[in-house]
Amino acid sequence: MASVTMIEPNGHFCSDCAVRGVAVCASLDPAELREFEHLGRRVHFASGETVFSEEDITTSFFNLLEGVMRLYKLLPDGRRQIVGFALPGDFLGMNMSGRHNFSADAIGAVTVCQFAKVPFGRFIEDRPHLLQRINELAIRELSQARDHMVLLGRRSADEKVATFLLGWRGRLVSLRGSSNTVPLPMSRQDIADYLGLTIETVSRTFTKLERHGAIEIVHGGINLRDAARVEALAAA
Amino acid sequence: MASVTMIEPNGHFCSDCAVRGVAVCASLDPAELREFEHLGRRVHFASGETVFSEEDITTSFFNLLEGVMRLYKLLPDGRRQIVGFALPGDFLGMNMSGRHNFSADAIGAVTVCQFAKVPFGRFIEDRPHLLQRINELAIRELSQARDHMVLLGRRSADEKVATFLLGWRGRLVSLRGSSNTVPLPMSRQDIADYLGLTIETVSRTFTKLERHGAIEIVHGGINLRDAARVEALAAA
DNA sequence: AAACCCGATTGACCCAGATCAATTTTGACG
DNA sequence: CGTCAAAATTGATCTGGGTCAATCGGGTTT
Repeated sequence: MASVTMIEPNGHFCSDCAVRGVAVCASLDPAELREFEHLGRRVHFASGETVFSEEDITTSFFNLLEGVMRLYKLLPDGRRQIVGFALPGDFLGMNMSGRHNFSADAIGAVTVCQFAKVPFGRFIEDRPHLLQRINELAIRELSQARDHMVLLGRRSADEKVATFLLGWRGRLVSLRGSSNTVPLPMSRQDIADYLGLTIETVSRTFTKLERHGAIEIVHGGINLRDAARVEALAAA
Repeated sequence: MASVTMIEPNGHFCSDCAVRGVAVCASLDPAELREFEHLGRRVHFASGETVFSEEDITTSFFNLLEGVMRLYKLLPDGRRQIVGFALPGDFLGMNMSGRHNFSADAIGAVTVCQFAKVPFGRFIEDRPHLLQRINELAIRELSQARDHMVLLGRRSADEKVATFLLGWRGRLVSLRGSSNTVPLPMSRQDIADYLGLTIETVSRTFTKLERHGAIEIVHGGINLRDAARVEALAAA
C-alpha cells in the first residue's frame, strides 16, 4: 500500500485533545499533561493503511484520536479473525515488551497519537497512577475479550449479528450521544470476520432483520427500527 | 454444593511457596514478602466447588497454588463458554473495582492464596513494581484471550482439539517439565465448552486422532504418540 | 458381585451456516 | 454520464458439526 501517512510538522495541545477525557491521558494533571505533550506526535493514516502488524516488535504505543480501526489476527492460510474495532480514546499496543499480538488497519481516515516506547516507559515509571490507568484499560479489554469468546463459541448467527449491532451502537452512543442511526464504517467482510461468520451469512441476517422490521439498512449503516426486538434476539 | 471449604488456622510461608517464582509475588523482595505473607490466607476447595461467581462483587483476589480451575461465563439459557483453565501460579480476579466477570470452579481439589481486596490494594499502592507485574499478567492473558478468539471463530473442530492438546501440554510442561503423557483433569464437557464444540464432537475427534495414531487415549488423559501430526493439524 | 450411576463413546440423522455461483448495487474515474 | 471494479445481495446446494438416542465402561455402594 502506497503510504499516504503524514506526520504533523508542528506541535499540538493535549489540553484541547478530543479524547482528553476518555483516553489514558485522563489520569494526568495539567502539569503532567504539558510534559506528556512532548512525547506524542499526531500521525495520520489513510483508509486501509496498516498502523502496525502482528509480530512487529513493539516500538510505539498508539492513542486513537479520530476514525475507526480493525484489530485482527491472521492464520497462516489467510483466515482472519477480527479481535476488535478501535474507536477514539482506545489505547493500542500496550505490550510493554515484546511484540504486538495483532495487526491494526485504518478503516477510513485515522488520526493517532503515537508514543515511542522508551520515553513513554520512562514517563510511566514514576507515575503509578498512569500505570494504574493503563491497567484498568487492560482489564476492561480483557472483560470485553471474554464476552466476545462467549459470542464466538456459543451464539448463533442471529444472536451474533444482533449482539454486534447493539454493542457497536452502545460504544458510539457513549462517544457521540444517542441515535437510532448506527453507522457501520466497516465492510461486511470485516463484520463477518469479527463474528466468526461468512460475508453471506452476515448479509442474509441483515436482510432478515430488515424484513422483520427490526432494522432498516441504509447507506453506510443501519437504522434501529425496533431496538426491543434486536435486544430480544441478542439476549436469547 | 455442600461447602467442604477449609481455611487453614495458622500461617504459612511465602518464601517456600510452590508458586513463588511464577506468581504475582515473584516481583517482591524478601522484606516485602514477609509483609505480604500476612495479607494472604490459604484456602482449600473441594472438587466442583465454586470459588467465585460472575457478577459477585470483587472482594478478594486469588492466587492459585495447587490444582486446576475452570473459568467460565454462562448465557441466561445455560449455554456455557469456558474462557480458560487456571493452573498454579495464575492470578485470578484482578478487577481492582467492580465485579468478577466470570465464574471459577475447582476441577479436583484446589488450594488458593486468598487476598482481601482492600488491604491488597493498599499494599500495591506504594509498590509500583507489583502493579507492573499485575499489568504484565493482564497483558499476557489478553494475548491468550485473542488467540482463543481466533480458535473459536475461525478453526475447525480438528484444529480446535489439536490446538487445545498442544496448548495444554505446553502449560503443563513449563510447570512440571516435559512428558508425552498429558493429564486431562477436566471433563469432555469442559473441553467442549472451552472449544465451542459439543461433547460428542470432542469425543469423536479424540477417537479419530487415536485411530490415526496421533494420540492414545488413557484414563485421565492422553499420550502424545505423534506430536508432529498433532502439530500439523493445529497449524493448518 | 450385583446393581447403579455417570461420564464417555458411538451411531443415525438433521440443519445452520458454509460454499459456490450469479446478479445487483455502489462508487470511483475519465 | 458511461465504464469498470469492488462490495453486497440473493439463490442453490452441500457439509461439518449438532442433535437425539443407545450403549459402554469404570467406580462406588450395598
